[in-house]
Amino acid sequence: MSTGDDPILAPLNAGQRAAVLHGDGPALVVAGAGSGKTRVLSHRIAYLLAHLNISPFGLLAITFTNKAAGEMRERIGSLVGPVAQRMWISTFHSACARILRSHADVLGYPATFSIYDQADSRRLTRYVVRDLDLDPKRYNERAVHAAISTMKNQLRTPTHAAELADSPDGGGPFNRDVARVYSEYQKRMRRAGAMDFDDLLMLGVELLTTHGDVAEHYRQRFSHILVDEYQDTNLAQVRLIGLLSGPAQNVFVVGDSDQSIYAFRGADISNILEFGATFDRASTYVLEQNYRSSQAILDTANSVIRNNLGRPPKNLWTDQSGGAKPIRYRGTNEEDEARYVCSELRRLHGEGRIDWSDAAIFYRSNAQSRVIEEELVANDVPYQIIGGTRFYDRREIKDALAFLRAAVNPSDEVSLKRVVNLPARGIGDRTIAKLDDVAARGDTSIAEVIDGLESLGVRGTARGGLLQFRELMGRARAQIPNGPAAVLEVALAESGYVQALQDEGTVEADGRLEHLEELAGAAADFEDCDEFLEQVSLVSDVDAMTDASQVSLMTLHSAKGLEFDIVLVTGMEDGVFPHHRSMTDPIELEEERRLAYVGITRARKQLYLTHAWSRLLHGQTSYNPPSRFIEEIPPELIDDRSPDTGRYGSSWRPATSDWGANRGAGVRSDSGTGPASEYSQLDEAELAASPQQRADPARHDDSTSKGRESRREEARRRVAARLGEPKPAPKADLGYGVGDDVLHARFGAGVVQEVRPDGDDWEVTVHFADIGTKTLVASFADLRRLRSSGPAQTH
DNA sequence: GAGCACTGGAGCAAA
DNA sequence: TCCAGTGCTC
Repeated sequence: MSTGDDPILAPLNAGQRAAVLHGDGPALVVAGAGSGKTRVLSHRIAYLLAHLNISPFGLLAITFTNKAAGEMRERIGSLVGPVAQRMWISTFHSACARILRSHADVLGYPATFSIYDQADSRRLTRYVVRDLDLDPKRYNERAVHAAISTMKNQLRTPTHAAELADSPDGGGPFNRDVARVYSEYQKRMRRAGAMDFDDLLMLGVELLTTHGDVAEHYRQRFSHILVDEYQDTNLAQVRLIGLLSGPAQNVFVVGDSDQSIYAFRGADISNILEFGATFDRASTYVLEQNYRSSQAILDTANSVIRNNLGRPPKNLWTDQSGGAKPIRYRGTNEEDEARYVCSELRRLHGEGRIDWSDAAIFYRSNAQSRVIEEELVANDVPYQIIGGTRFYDRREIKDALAFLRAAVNPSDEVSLKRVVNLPARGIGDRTIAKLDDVAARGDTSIAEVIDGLESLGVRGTARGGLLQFRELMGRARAQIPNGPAAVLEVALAESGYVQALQDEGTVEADGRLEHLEELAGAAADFEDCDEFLEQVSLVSDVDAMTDASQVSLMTLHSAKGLEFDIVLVTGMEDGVFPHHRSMTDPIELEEERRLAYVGITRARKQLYLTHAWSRLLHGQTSYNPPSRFIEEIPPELIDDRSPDTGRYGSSWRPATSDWGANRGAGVRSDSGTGPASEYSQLDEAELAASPQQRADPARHDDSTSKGRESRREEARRRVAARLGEPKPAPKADLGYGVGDDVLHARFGAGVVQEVRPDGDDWEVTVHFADIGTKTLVASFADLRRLRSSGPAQTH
């Protein structure tokens, strides 16, 4: 076939083209990071439409986020024109929601079923635990709901779960109780006409398994199924693909086992590794040329990921040789790290080398974003946060949506309970409990109990409140034909919710009112309430991302599938990343490593890996060694810009090699701290300073001007005001305290973790670079303080 | 009995 | 930070 000027085939390399031209039957495209897998997917679709004349209605394309779906639709549109608008391109969850809306009745759900997010699901879990008289401490909703979620992802029904829990090796009473909660939870979900995220998949499978006619309908319809990010599918999703694909098995999947990072929500990496076993006669195409990153970045990525065992060999290469080495920086603490990140961004921007939108800052968990945010605010760097507390997680937004859901689906227990006393109208816990009780006995919903209120022994304020609420919801419901904006308007205005916020008159309340207006604006774009609710329930974090000129902040998980010129991965410390909960399990640790690989491979031109000597997280200061993932990168691949490089190594080990060789002698003179022998000298001036001053990291920075200094100080102050001033480390009478670097004659350098009084003496716990943590008696140990935690002093 | 203010505990990633 | 639980007041 001549491909010379075909816009669909011409831009592809040989490997990509082979995949796009794949014939019938299942195909797996193993696509390394940056190898153009989205391109293959969209060109494959364009090829099916334009060259093979497949109907756009015959295609089902699954992407990982709605944003990715929109982008793919656009790309296909540019290749084949407006037919792209009519294709099913969506996430698994959206596709299932759509199918289930049409057939919910056969499963005993209303077509207007509510979709519960995690918070709603946990709330219901809590109700169930309480109602089953289980100890809410032992059976905390978080853990119990996570267990239920896992079972659902493995397509385990409540009956199945109960049988398993009863079997001899079923895990004892705890699992039996969890199985009970699961069963009751599922009953309540059905009674509430609600599905959680896992239900969308599990009930989708159930629908297609138990109703052959429905399955046949979709099999007839979809001649081709295409799936992106296949390495992150779970059992339910693979089953869905199997059920939706007819005997032809035209299943075309794309993925990279090295980027599988969602095991915690049921994703199973073996789905991609054993694709051939699930779908016979599968063809495999391998894409190894990376078009995104420089050689320096790829080398870094490869040096990390090769530490994972049992991965299929892969040889990612690029013809963009060279490139800037990844930069490593170790901050004094998390604020110093944030300052560095911010100052680098300002420098690059100031030199005209980047637009703000070219850069992204990644972190392992959302809690890490705040410090960085403060610093960006203080320095007028525009940014957007992806994820974290999403717009739709805000209280007032959840309240408003609960009003809407309760109007659309009166059975919805969680939503109704949320708004029944909003704003306060005298309906307290006792009244709710009474309604609950009546509902449970009659196996009906609370809404129906309220409908029959007159026959109940509820009187006084509660009775009045319930009558008022019933009337309110009646009026709201009457607006459903007029669309979600109308329902929200009536519910929020006539309930007095808006009035209550206005009366409050605080800045915070004003903010909430603004959010509600924003929500009303979004709702006005929809005519159908269900459609609107589904939309807002299934938006992903990255869906909200804009391409405005802003630096993007997000978790490493959210970063999957994105790319930036400049990527800064922060918090590269053992215990933070890899997360401490993952460090003891080799399987989980490998997943963390894949997450590191994902982060690194997002960068096109310049990668930064930063970490901090000490970190205040969750109200606790910890001293984490540099991430093992950093240590896995050969030193010669990295440009270490840590202020005290060469002191005793990049980590807690004494420097054994001249790994700063690429920067030559500049390493030391840059830091401006003099030769190594001085490091062990006690700094009298510093000892004399107050703990407060000593704890002040701003002083440690030796490269800043006065102006920036004061801005930093300002930012630091505000952070401190919000967190409560960090407690200065107790100095005992030892000349060193928690957080200080100390030297032991035999054990070498270490960091003091804890100091406890021990009679007349002190017991000191020290983490040593070479031998790990030891607890010593101070008078025998003869520890000598090296310096305070942090780079050298400037005065 | 309902509603408020305060305290204490826990905290990973997300459709 | 957020959340739930608790004690106090009306």
